[in-house]
Amino acid sequence: MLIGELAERAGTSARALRYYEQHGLVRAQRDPHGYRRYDESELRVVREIRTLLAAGFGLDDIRPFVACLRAGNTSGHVCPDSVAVLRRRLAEVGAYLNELTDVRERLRGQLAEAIEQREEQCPKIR
Amino acid sequence: MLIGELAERAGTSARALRYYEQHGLVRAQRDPHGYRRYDESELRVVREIRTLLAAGFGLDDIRPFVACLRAGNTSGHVCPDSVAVLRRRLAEVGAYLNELTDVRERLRGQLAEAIEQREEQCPKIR
DNA sequence: GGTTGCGTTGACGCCGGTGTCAAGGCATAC
DNA sequence: GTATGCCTTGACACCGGCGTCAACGCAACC
Repeated sequence: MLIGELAERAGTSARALRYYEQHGLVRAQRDPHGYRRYDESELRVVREIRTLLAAGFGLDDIRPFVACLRAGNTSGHVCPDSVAVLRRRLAEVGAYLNELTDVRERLRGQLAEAIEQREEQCPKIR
Repeated sequence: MLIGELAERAGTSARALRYYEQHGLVRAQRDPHGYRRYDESELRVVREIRTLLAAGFGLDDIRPFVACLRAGNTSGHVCPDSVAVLRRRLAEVGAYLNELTDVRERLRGQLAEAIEQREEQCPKIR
């Protein structure tokens, strides 16, 4: 499988795949022309990467998941290192959720206040 | 008031203040030496900027709030333009909260699965 | 006259995952 | 031969809110 095919099948770009390789996440053989050749198993790896990126992990965080997959596990998140990252990210997401919730409440308050004030200026139009 | 004093009183840096000015948010007079001179009212402006930045607004979004303050309002969020931005940001925050919540649930699921699988491998140690 | 301390402008760095362009190689099909 | 289409490496651009450094000016104090 060439890089273009892998990219399309994984729903990403050749550029991204080279970037992942550069950061030690994806592996490729080279054919006589210097083209990257991927076997089927890399498709799972790339999909794992994409899923985790979408969940807000950075490439460094994703490394243990890929290693876990390569070690023969059916999913990348069952190994101790992955679990540690998972826990950390879960805590981060939780904290950020709390922050965002606070922000939302403040925004709601300001919006309500603004509307209230406008009604004071134009009272009883009915 | 010089830039250093304003920065300290507003809890930010001189660099940031110059940046805000460059983007049309903060205004300064110049004294004979070319130093920026701020009057007291700029302190409120800068504090408004900081608060909104902390709530995830970009500098462009903050502009109407500053204009609202300059127009003599006691708070920056009571003007129509500010309210529009407020609504938009509120929607964004809501959407992001939903996304993050989904992410959290998936992470929780994976964590639970990983722990479950580990127990299968080391059953009944007691 | 020198040090210290405030200010000035300009410009590069950062973070992270890409898009995109340049300049090239090799192959297949016409 | 040449047009097309895959691939290669390398490098710059992006976003946004600054940090930070350079090189400088002016003032006050010793």
